[in-house]
Amino acid sequence: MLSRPCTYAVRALTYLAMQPPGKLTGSREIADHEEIPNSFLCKILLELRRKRLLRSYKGIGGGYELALPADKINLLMIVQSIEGELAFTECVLEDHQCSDQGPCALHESWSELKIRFIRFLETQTLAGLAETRVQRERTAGECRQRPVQLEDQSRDLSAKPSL
Amino acid sequence: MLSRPCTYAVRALTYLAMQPPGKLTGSREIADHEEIPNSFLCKILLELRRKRLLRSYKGIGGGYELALPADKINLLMIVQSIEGELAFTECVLEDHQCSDQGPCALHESWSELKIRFIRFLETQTLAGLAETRVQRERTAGECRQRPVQLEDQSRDLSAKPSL
DNA sequence: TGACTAAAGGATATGAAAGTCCTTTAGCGG
DNA sequence: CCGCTAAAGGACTTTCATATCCTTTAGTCA
Repeated sequence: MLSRPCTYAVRALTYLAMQPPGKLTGSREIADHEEIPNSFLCKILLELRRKRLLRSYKGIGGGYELALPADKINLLMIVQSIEGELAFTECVLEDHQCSDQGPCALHESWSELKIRFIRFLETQTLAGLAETRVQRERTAGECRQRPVQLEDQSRDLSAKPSL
Repeated sequence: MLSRPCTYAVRALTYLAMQPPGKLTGSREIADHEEIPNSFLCKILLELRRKRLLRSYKGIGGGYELALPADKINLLMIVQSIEGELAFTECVLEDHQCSDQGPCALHESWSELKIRFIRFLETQTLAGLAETRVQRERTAGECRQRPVQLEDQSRDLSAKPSL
């Protein structure tokens, strides 16, 4: 449905949205928790930074943080950051002649569905995703060993560098 | 949205649905009209035959024909013939833990959208697609040179082999 | 300043999807 | 039976998304 880099981006940003405000998080930590290859993740984070969804900081205590409040970032923004603005422009049948003027046989009904999908992506914010995940992991923690993030969160909590 | 083989399958079957009933059409003719690499198309047609959407005939005058009436074949059948029955099972975020029991953060809202998409594919039949295309090409033909298919259709019309 | 850390960036490798090529099989017609 | 045709099938190549590796850049801290 979404490309691999896209889902990585969503997962990474959701993880960032779950961190305490002001905290910086390194790519390594994100990669470990979200099970994303780190070097690949770096390129995705770089792209998200270029699209102004992230800020990054080099050096000791450096890392990434959201450039906007989590409730101001929705999935459509993320997808378009990664896939480009032209995402969702092609039609189902990839008909080369397909446009709103000379559409393929599925054009109208497909367009309606496509718009629904875009609306769906727009309504899903990082804040919402993070909230859902925090709840899920809390209830999961009750019957499992114990959540893993707590350790890492507390370890890095002191690292709060300047801009 | 759909994989390349899938869109080729839909286009090829739609082309077959536009042919006069009982006529056999060779892969070459389909490939030329739909601008699909012929040897690649052959593999797709073979797969569609195995899934009983097509019948094929070898030798002179041979070719392919729909195994069912065009209004009995919908897009979902075609997609699942090519992609397998497991199509549309993964969730948006490809979360490995994602299931109806321990779902990812998007699971519910996504499921609803996915069902809509499947319904959409179910409602679109080859008969409908063919009808739309015939109409489109008729109106397009009025202001262009002339439709190309007529030649090839009349040429092969005599070839009506046995089962 | 020097040692260390983490992001940035380029160059390269891998694997799956897409596409090509060539041979085999089956059916038709003379 | 022979030659033609068209589908079936296997092996191979190409292309692209994904992933890895390694070097460079920029920052912190002592």
